[in-house]
Order: sequence, then C-alpha cells, then structure tokens
Amino acid sequence: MVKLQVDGRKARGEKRRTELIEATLRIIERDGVAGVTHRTVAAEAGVPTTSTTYHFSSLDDLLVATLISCARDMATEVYWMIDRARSRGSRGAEEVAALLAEALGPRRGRTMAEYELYLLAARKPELRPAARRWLDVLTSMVRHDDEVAFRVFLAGIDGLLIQGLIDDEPPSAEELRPVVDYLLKPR
Amino acid sequence: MVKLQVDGRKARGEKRRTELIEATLRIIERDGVAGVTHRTVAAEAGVPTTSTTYHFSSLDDLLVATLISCARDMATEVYWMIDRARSRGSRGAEEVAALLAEALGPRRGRTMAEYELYLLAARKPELRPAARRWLDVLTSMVRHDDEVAFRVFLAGIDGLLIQGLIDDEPPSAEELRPVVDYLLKPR
DNA sequence: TTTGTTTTGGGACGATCGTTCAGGTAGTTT
DNA sequence: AAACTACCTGAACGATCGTCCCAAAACAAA
Repeated sequence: MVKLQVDGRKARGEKRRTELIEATLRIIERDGVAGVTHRTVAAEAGVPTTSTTYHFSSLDDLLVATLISCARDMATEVYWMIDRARSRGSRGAEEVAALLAEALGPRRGRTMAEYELYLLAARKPELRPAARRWLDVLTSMVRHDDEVAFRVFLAGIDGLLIQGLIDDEPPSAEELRPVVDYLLKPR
Repeated sequence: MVKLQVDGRKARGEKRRTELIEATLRIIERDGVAGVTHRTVAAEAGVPTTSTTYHFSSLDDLLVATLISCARDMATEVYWMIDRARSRGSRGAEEVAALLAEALGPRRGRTMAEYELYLLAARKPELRPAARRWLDVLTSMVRHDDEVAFRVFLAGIDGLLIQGLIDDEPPSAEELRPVVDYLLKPR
C-alpha cells in the first residue's frame, strides 16, 4: 500500500527548509558567504533564529545545502540554454554570449555566489560533485569530436565569467560575441 | 639634505607589517578568508592581538593589504615566466603548462588564496586593479597580433586554474599541455 | 638628559556568534 | 480520546569576535 497523502508536518518542514535555503542564497548574492549567520538567514526568511539550527544540523550544513541547490539551478539553466540553441539550429555562440552577458549583468550577484561555491568546493571535497554539475551537463549533452577544443571551451567560459566579475562594468553580449565565436569555431 | 638612515622605529613597524601580511596569507592559504581574525593572524605571526589593530586600521584593511601583496607576487611570477620562456626562444606552452601544474599542485593553497582575491575584488572595487595586475602584465609583455585570440588565452588560463581547483586530484603538466597548446596555437 | 614620537602589549568592553534546551503547538496514528 | 511524532520558538549559555584604552618600552631629536 503506497502512501498517497504526505505528512502535513513533514511538508511544512520541507517548505521551510527551501525557504531557508532561498534566504541564504539571497544573502550570499548580496553579502557573500561571509554574511551568512543563523541570525541573518532567519531574519531574511522571516523566521525565528532557532529555525535554522532545527532544520540544518549546523551552519555548514546550511551552506552546503544552499550551494548544492544553487549548482542544480545552474545546471538546469545550462541544459535549457543548449536546448534553446538546438531548437534554433544555431551553433550556440549567440546564446552563450547572451547567457554570459546576463550572468555578468543583471544576475551578477548570483554569478558571484556560484563562484563562491567553486572556492568552497576547492576546500570541501563533498561539494565538488555539485560544483562540477554544470560541466557534466555540458559534457553529456554536447557532441565533442575534438576533446581538447571542448576543454578549452569550458575553461574559456569560466575564465570569461570570473574576469567579467572584476571588470568595472559588465561586458555586453556584443563584446563577448567574438570571443565566444573564437571558442566555438572548429579548426 | 636627504635622510639616508631610516628611522629605526618605523623600520621595525614596517617589518612587523609585512610579517602580519605574511601570516595573514598563510592563514588564507590554509583556512580561507573566513579563517582570518585579529587573533588568528596575531597568533600565526607570534605577536600580541592588538598589533594587528595598530598597524591596520581595521581587519578589512589587513585583508586588502594582504591580497594586494599576493597579487603583486603573482604578477612578478608571471613576468619571470614570460622572461624565462623568451630566453629559451619557445612559444611558452611548456612553461605555461608547468606553471599551471605547479599552481594546482604544490602551490594549491596559494592559488585558492588568489581566487579569493578575485571574488573579494568582485565585491570591492578598490581591489580590482590589484586583481587585474597579472592580466595587465601579460597584456603589456606579450605581442598580440590577434586581440580575440589573446583574450581567449587569458580566459582559458583562468578557467583551467579554477576548474583544476575542484578536481579530485590536480592535473599534471602533461595533461594540461595539449590544452595550453591549443590555446597558444595561432590560426 | 630631556622632550617628543612611534611601537608594543596587556586588559577589557560590548556586540555578535553558533548552539543548546525546554516548553509549546500542530498533525498523525491507534 | 490518548499516545506519538514532527515542527516551532523564546531564552539563554559560553565562546569568540572587532576594537578601544592606556601605560610601558624603544628610539630619535633637542
């Protein structure tokens, strides 16, 4: 006999868990991982302080859960970008350039949060699979006849993003376009 | 009349300043920026706690000074790498691959510290010139007939480094070599 | 030696931190 | 209804935090 009705208590708990994760992500986007404390997260989510310790055994657990969730979103985003490009029959240069420009412009805070995940993953091996997820998605979806060229492409995307983060003003899609073209051009 | 003999007091102070910066860098390499406090830095340097507040008006100032110093070292390192490659008459692929392998292997902690500078610079505009310094050194030293190819090269280096940081084990110079070759190959 | 400047370092203050705990509420099962 | 489980939350503890204060020491200039 399968349980169709879920436990209302667990449902509420699960909902609050995601609310806390979302609040944590907002704080990371705004102030970085350094700004994450039990109290700031609770205030951002509008819940009492102890709620974070109840649902996450420690602050570290909350951070790990948040950044894993963040990485999952990034992976699905990459997935749909590829899907979009394919449905248009393009090789993807335009879509990639647009995605990069958006990541460095309106979604700049989110991009910074994602690279804080990278650095946290460098120190915490448990986070590495999550940090590599978008790389894996790309690797599994894209046909790569040239292994080396594909690795260069992946590295180039990461480099463009992290360098774009320290530009005084974010580069536009038009500025990024030739570089992305170069990265995608076969030889 | 020019003062030839420096003030002994200021000399001592300057020495301790650099000691504090070096201690801070060691802590960042080991535990990340999150591990930097007045007390941990002072303990690492073997000086009393208040020494950090005396020589640096705030913790933030200490961090900024440390990461600027770190960036300067990185820039001179890049400078000498290019110089070394030139004296051998090579195009630099081997030297670059070796440098990357070293950055991701024995000097992994230092590399992580450098990318924490990147992320800090993304949030603090005052740090951006320091974070861009090694890029500027490369740009000024290397003749780039192809602007786009050069930008791809710079991005590729950054991408290889940050992706190498989340690998379960650091890539070797041999593994990196074909990718670096591809990045440097003119077309 | 006297006076002034810079560095040193111990002690302490208030704020904030992560986490614990116990009592209370809501929902499920019997 | 009673027993049980899961979630909620206010209060509080000890630890650690950044920073300030002030007297002592080291050094330079007079």
